[in-house]
Amino acid sequence: MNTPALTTLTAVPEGKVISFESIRVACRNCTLMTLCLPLGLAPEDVERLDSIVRRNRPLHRGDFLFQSGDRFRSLFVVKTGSVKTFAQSPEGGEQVLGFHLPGEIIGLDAIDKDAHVCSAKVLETSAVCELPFGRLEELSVTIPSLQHQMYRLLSKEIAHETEMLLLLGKKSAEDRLATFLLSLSQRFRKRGLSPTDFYLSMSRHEIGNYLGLAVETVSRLFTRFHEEGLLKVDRKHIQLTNLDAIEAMVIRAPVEEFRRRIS
Amino acid sequence: MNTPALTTLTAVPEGKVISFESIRVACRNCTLMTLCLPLGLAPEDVERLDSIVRRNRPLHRGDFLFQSGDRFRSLFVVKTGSVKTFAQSPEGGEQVLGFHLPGEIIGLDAIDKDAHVCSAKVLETSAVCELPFGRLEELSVTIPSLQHQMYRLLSKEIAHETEMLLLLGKKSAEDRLATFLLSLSQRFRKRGLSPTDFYLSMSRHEIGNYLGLAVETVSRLFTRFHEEGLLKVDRKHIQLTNLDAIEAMVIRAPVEEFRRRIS
DNA sequence: CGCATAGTTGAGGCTCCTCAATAGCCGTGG
DNA sequence: CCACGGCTATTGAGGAGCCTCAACTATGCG
Repeated sequence: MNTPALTTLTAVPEGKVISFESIRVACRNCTLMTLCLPLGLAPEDVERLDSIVRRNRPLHRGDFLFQSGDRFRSLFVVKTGSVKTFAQSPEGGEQVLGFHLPGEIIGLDAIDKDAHVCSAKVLETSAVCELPFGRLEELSVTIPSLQHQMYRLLSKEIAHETEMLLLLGKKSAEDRLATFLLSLSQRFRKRGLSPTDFYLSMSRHEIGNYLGLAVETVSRLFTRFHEEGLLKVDRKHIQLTNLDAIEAMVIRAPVEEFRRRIS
Repeated sequence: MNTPALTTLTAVPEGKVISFESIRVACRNCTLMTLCLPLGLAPEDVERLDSIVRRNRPLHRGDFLFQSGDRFRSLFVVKTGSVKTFAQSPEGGEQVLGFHLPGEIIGLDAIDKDAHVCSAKVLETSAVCELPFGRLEELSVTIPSLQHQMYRLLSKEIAHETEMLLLLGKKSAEDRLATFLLSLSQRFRKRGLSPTDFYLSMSRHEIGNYLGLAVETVSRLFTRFHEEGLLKVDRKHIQLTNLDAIEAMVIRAPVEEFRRRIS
């Protein structure tokens, strides 16, 4: 079941000899990074949690983690790369629900019905950990702090969705794209990656779908942001040259909204 | 702490003599209805859960269950009446996050930060149960099935928010109001109330705020739905005279959307 | 009865979508 | 090597939907 942990070693020079122990440690550390940051457990419990994690081999663009309707077995944690989740209609169209970056957990919405209610597709070559949920539940019975962290994790997801709800319900196209870029920036920063210089693994089409905007609108906004000096954009490569201004847009937006809606 | 359970007896004729036992049982049953439906526990565990529930005296329009920033202590379950949750800006404006009907739980988004991230205000005279979360967590350590139900509850909330996300991101004003009305209808039905004949406890302003629409748009839509024979509306009193047509609108909407967004 | 608030209705404008055409990128194959 | 088709992204013109502003009506409360 547990595939050996080569998934974390893409940066290792070819031909270099590596001990089995060093692989195990590297993988452990990677798992620690991605799981324990959100879960915040004590070291000895991390050990026990680690023992139930499955490390699958790397996935490639277009691979599915799961599809809507699949029986729910595991949560997934992105280690490297990115994954999109989406709901799909019988006709083959889709609605993007989220983009998931390293350290983020996928599948929390499937616990209730014991079946996945959306699909998860890999956007670029990615490493993903699998957490069998049954095992996780068993473990959380014996580790109260794990249980507490699970509650927090689920609660955080709810609070996050609430923010998205505000975004889509109230904000202009401009604010939506700014919020999206700022969110990416902050999530990259949290993972030690550059918050101002990154590649978008998703298409303009997917961004528009996610934000409730037409592709053309997204494209025009990128152009306008570029002209206004907020960022440099070359196809999928983004450089945020004026992060403050983008933050200001996002912060300011709700204030204006609220001013109009005084009851 | 535990206020006597007169909250559930509003229908009892004045002057009628009631034994203490009958009050206790009535209240227990009410709690059972509201809590165990979503939680789905075994009877003996329900007993234990019931023992930690606080039954507060009835609340009135404008009362707060909690305000944004308050320390998180308890979840709340609406027994009768209705409650709205909203985020507010320093300027005093607000953004409605949800309307909560009998049987529904409030406060799940506060677990993560151990503080409330939104405020909850009572819309009409309401009875609300309080579940001290610390006690609930302790209990869920000793009752694995309660833990499982808690996970399900939180997961269900995430899935629900996801649906709202689709609603606000993609649907027309017409579809939003139809979805809103259908949601109310289904939730009333689930609680044994009429799914086609009910009073709105919230203002047009609050509905518009919730759905991301201007008050005027909401008003115009009610008029149009009335003209089209979908419903009868007299101020806050709503009668859905063609529930099928409303369902058809909601179902059909995503299909058209998806057709346009084929990748 | 008068004021404040909630709700309705109309006119006009802005934002964003739709449709359509063009330009860039990439793999395939001549 | 370039040609070609397919796909993604960009840009422009026009239009639909919803918001804004404003006036008016209805309701409730002192």
